[in-house]
Amino acid sequence: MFKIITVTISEENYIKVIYHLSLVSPKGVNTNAIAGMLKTKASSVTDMLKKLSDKALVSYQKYQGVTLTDQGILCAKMIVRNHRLWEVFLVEKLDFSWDEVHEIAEELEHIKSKKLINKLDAFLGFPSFDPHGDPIPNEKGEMVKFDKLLLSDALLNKEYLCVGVKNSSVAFLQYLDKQKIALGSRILIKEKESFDDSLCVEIDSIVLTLSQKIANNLYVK
Amino acid sequence: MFKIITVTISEENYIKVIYHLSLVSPKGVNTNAIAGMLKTKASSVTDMLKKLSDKALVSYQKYQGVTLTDQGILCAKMIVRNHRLWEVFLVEKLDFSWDEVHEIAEELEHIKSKKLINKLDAFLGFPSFDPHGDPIPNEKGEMVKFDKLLLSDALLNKEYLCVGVKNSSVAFLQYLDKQKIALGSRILIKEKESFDDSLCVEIDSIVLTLSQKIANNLYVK
DNA sequence: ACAAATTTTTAGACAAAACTAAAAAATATT
DNA sequence: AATATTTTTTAGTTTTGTCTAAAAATTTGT
Repeated sequence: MFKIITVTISEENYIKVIYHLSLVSPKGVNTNAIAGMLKTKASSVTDMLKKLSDKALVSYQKYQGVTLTDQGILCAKMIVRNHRLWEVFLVEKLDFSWDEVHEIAEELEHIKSKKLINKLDAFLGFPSFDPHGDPIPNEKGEMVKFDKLLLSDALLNKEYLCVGVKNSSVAFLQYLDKQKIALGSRILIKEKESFDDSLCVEIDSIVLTLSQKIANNLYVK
Repeated sequence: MFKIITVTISEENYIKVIYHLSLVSPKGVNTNAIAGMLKTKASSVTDMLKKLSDKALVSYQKYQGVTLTDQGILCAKMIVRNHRLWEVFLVEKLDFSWDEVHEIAEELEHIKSKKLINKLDAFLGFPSFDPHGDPIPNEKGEMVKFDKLLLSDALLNKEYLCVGVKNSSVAFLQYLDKQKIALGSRILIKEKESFDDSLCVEIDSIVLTLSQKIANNLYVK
């Protein structure tokens, strides 16, 4: 006997945040961490966790943090899939820049039609990555997991490929555009300055200096 | 001094329904009529009309029916614009059939980004009509208004062009597909049966009989 | 014109999702 | 181990949009 569970937009936003936080703290996500991400209060989070627990989307014991159930993980992956496919659409078809799409995709990700998202996927040619280099789950929730590392952890004098961003804030993405750094750029660390952890790098044959903060938010491989 | 008014999805749905009903009863729309369209109760409608009146989107006096203000009309037209542009996208780009798109467009029409909708418009080549033959307002709310009439009001032995549907229910649209009647089909009434008001018509050189109900829901010109 | 029927509004209640303030549990400090 | 701090939960409100039931206004019928 199956129960058809309906998930509200608000519930989806919680599920999505718990999913992303779980990747960092798989043992259980803190109430406060969720509240911080959703710009809400811890007490609101507690209320919602009870509701999501009733719907079997999370497993939750008071004071013990929360994890997603298998059903919750699938739900989260479908939201992420929607979000990233819409981002590809906005950039590739509607000619948005990569720093503009996140906000709009936050709304589009909640449109409820499996058929729509699968047709969109086909229309886009079944892309594997979104404009920020993040992998797109397929209809079953499967996604490629590839070995990327932060530029700040990369080795000297070895050529890497820029493959993604950790932080996708408008300011950071616009900075990258200004410096002509894009996904696919070749990048080589010529020098590490131990005083401030800044890097002297060569990107597509242009030499420039990147701060530690930049290096901490850029993925390479 | 401008006040930035934010409109919720629920408010948008009321505005849209009032807009459509206004085309039939421009003197003022009844509370019950709105309730019927939104599948809600008259008391809920009264509550909402007060709210919309406070926001200056409708002009409302109790017991007197409601009309949209200029601001309300513009708001309604933007929702209609969104709805119809998304319908074109779904049919032309994602290969949906015309009977499937209404429901999905009901959700997509509430995505709030002027830039998105204008870029979508450009991507689609600034279409003037949606897949059901309804005109699409431009960015300023202007739309072509062309002289169509119901097939039931058309004359004998005169060739018309099928240009739109009044009722866009799934059942009706699928019936039209089955009979190979599409927008742009040539249609000529060969005989009117006065007993049941059914019509003997020739459509793209195929002869068939259409009931009064069909003739009352098909626009020609 | 007046009674009957219909429509619309008011009043009071409820569910969802948020909030504040205070209590309880867990963690950290000395 | 006892205390202090932080985190989490509970309890009680608020807002939005809905509902039911009853009252008020309008329209209809004779």
